[in-house]
Amino acid sequence: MPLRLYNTMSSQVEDFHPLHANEVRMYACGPTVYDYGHIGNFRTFVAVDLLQRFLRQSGYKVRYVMNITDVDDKIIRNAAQAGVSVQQYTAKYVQAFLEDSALISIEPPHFVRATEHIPQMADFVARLVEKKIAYRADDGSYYFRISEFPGYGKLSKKDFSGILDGARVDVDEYDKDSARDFALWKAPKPGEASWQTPIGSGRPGWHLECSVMSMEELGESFDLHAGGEDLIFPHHENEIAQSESLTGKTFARFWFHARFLLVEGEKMSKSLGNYYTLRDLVLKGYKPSSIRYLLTSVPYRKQLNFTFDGLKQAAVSVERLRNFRQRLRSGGFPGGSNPELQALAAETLSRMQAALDDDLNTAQAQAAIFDMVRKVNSALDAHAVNTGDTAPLLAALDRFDEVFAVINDDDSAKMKTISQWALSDGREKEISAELRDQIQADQISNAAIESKIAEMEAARKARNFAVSDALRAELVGAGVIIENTKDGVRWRRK
RNA sequence: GGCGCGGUACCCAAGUGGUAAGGGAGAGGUCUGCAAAACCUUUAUGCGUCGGUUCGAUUCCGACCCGCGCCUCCA
Repeated sequence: MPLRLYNTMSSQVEDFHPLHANEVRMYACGPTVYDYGHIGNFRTFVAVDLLQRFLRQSGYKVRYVMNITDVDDKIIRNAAQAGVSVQQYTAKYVQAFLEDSALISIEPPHFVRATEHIPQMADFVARLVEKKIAYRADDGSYYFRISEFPGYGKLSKKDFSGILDGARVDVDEYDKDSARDFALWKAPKPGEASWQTPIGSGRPGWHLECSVMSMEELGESFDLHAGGEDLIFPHHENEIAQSESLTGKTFARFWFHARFLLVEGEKMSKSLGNYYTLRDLVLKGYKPSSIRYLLTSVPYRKQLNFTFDGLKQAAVSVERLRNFRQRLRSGGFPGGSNPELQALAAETLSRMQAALDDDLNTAQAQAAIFDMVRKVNSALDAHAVNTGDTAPLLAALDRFDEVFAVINDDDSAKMKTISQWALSDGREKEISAELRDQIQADQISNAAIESKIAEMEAARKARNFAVSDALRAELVGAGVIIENTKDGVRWRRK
């Protein structure tokens, strides 16, 4: 079964085959760097990351490009207000975006920046003008004449035929031939940042950036273009119009859009007070792995209701997977192998693959791994697991984590980084007790833990439970979780 | 108004024309000195409402109710 993906262009789930045999070329619209990214932004970026990981797991080489929009109206305005250059203003947020992406285990795509492709953008406009598809307005701005692109509206399923015929409202105000024509290039207003180019001075329009950079990196036709659902119109519609009217070729073959999330049942907005950045959540003490798990647990085309309760549930689910892996790794199993478990591992792999092949049904992939976890835990309790079984079972777990990326525990190190950032950024008041508690587990060394446990075990052997309980309480207080099993003590950091 | 998505147990959520995955939470139990972890049992005669098609619908069709998204700020 090949991968099947929903394509916004056809409004259908289609078989996905890349243009080039084993290579997928994909592009995602990245952040506009004027602020810290919020969890809604990251739902989209995590969804695309998951797609990219699954494509690679399926054997494709992936060329994944993401733009960083480091010039736009808001950036220019904010930079001017702050009295710094556009570059100075955006540097902080570019860095924050890279850190946040790493925080939530997004594998870095190849990043391209708008401000590093200005000459190519000007050239793109010049070629559109040559073809009479774009025109220069009196103020030096350039617009795209949508009446020149018959397919306009094909992605967003909008019909512009009525509007194109003589609807000239607002034309004077915008200096455009038609109200629907969109800006390719904006002439500078006094005091605004601008670039000198052969088509005049000014700055690129947002839509232009993505067309130019994606085609430069991936070719005139490439496999997949991704973004949040809000970008369907006008952003992606305009990209298609510009690109296809210039090249005469299909721009992107698949259009992948992630649905918006809700926060506590409502649209996230600053005015509702339910607007959260990744850093806000970590400061409250939530683990990055919990956030990633929650974001991936609902398939990308469904509305996801992001709640604190859900975040807590996600943390428990991740913990269960981590405990399971530790249990399998702890060894001490009898030789040989159990055919049922061998079959279970194989079945789990194929169930996960089938689920993700089906338009990235992450919920079903998770169900498959949890079925395996429960059955194997049962077998472990019954001493029915043999040495030869652990490798295939652990391989299935690894396969899951190649895509979901939540089992490997680097939470406390990441949380420590956020806590240090808060200190250096004057936000130490926002560091919650929960966060302090979480990062405390990193304070004590492995050797110290092992020695305490040895003491504890000696006391337990002597049936001196008062002493052993006190030692355990001490370790728990230091953020170390202790489990006494028949086969000895297992421990891990909180 | 135009276009589109969704309403499944206490919470999150998958799914199918033939009788409801998975996770969390709750209850009971097993194991254990205790705790933790793990396992077992249990929690929707019912999948927004009302009709229709069908031997049979949560799944198809229609109407209605509710929630949400886009319609040039927005992931």
